Amino acid sequence: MSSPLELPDNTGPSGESKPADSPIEIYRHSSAHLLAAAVCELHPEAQCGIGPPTEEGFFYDFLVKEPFTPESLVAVEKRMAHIIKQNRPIEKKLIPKAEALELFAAKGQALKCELIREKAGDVVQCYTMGDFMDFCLGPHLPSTGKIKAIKLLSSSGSLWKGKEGNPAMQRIHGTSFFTQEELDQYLHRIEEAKRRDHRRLGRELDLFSIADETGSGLILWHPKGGFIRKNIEDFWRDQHLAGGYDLVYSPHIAKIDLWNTSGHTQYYKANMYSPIDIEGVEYQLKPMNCPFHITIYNSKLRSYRELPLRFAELGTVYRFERSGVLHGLLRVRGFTQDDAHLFCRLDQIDAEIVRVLDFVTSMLKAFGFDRYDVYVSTKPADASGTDEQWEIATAALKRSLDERGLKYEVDPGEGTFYGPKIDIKIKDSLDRAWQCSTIQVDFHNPNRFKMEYIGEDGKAHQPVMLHRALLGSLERFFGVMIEHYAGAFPLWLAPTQVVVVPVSEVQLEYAGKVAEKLRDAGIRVHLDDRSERMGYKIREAQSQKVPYMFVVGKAEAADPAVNTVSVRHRSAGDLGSSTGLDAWIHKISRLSAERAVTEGEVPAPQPPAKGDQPMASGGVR
RNA sequence: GCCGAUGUAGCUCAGUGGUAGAGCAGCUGAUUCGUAAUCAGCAGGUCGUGGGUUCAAGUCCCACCGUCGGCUCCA
Repeated sequence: MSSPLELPDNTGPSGESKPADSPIEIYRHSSAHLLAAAVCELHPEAQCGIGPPTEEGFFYDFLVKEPFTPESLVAVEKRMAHIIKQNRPIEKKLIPKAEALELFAAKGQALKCELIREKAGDVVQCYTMGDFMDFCLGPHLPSTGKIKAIKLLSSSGSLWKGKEGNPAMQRIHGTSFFTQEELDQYLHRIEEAKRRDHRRLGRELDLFSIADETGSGLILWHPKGGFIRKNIEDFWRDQHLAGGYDLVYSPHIAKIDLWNTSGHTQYYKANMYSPIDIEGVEYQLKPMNCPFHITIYNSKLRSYRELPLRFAELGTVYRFERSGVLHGLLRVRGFTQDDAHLFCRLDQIDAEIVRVLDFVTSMLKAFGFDRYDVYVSTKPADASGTDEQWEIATAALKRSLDERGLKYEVDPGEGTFYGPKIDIKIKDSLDRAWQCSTIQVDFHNPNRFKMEYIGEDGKAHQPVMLHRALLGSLERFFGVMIEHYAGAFPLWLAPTQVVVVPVSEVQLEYAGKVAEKLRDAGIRVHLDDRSERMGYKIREAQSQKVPYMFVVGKAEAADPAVNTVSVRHRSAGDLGSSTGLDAWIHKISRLSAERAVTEGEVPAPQPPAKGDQPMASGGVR
């Protein structure tokens, strides 16, 4: 993106230079001012809050009597266009504090006065845009005419300074770009995201639902979603067994004493449900799986020879989430973690972390994700353990990331109560990041649970523990997958892989034989034998995102060997008529077994294999 | 939880105080069709739930429930 701003004035009120904003941030910051100017001119009673640029645009908070309506936003947009056309200069003003306070008070901007009192020095830096003035460090564009493409997106509630109890404000979100083309692209991307919304696709493809009768944040997996989950789980288990893990299972509730020992009742209370009374003893619905795996570890005396021990479980946990944050499959109250706990000696943790990193990346790749953002989260305010332990653990995580050449950012204070963690946010096809994988070091629980192993020296030692989830939770991962693939799952996951469509009733028998051959080859096939037109059946198979449609009509049904079909692929369309069924069966079986994830799965048409006719090999991957 | 919006058939939605509607999906029948919607008929609703106002409430008022968008991000 090219910037219309050549030399931004980055200096603050005392002449110091502030960290440089990127050109688009400056542009959007000025866009936010433009919004505020328009709002103030249309609603003179409005008080301005803050208005920063954001990742994808900007917002501005206003204290107004009446919330904004879509119509009033249109009016604001119109006013903004007017101000752009006027090409008002945006000018920096340095004003003595007392005078600034008077100026803003005269404009009825009590919130700005509050900010000035809190943040400004003796000299207050402001930017003007005609009569509109804002307390602001800038920098800004030289004039409003530089803003070429801007759009208001929504309005919503927010709280002054984001604090509960503070006055409720109205936030207007918008975005702006250097060119109209970029804005159009962005708006198109929003539409595309809507089209891929997993809640909508979940209903349309009959994958899952959430029912009022069962409760918010609790997922009902329908047969098709359940089938995909089964495939994911089977693959996951196979990979874990091959990767040196043991599979374990644990119950959904446990005596509250277990959670007292682990410290969950102390540190994690806010996310836990109320205890359940069972014959006078309190039981707790599990928010995590770790105490169970630890208890399995502790069930007998362990030797250093056994370590590292790796216990894996698809464990369903329940966590309290405030009603307002629930969101489809992505934020729920009951979910199944693809969890594992590794128990090892202190000198083994680097190798184990690296091993997990390799496992994560290969697992994500298998599902079509190979781009991610990596974060290392450090000690939070309310944490267990000594600074020294945290330092050792954090350093181990960073070392392993360095060893694998994975770039990361530090997320200060975002670790769990028992240790620091690596979070991996996967990027989907629309470039959105989703928090799924996590790797956490834990010195806390081995101590709490008095875990031991007998070392070479014959003495008891305390193991170190790693928590990790690769996919995160099956619910969230499924939601991300739905959006990533827009519901068009890779062949190996698709509930139905092929729909056989007879052109007319006359070919029903032949179509049945084709379906049987596919079924015998282990391909998930559905014969659409309804009394409908072919176009109707194709349309339905398309909207259900079935990878392949095998169309059989008069021409195909003439083949006594039942080896001729016409093939249509959900994204490539018609792949030609009268091609060889056996070759397709072979191809689909192979792509499915290979768990191919890209549309490279689309093979070129081939003639049917008939004795003297040579098999074409072109186009076969 | 808080702010705002919203809740009518399985889905998408119309219905601004006076007899609950459409399209799609479903069911029945006719049709047998060459790459994204064949035709006809039938059925489908305690208008989120509970109160209230009114001669009369899907519609107005109140409460509750659910859903959607937002609630860290320097002036």
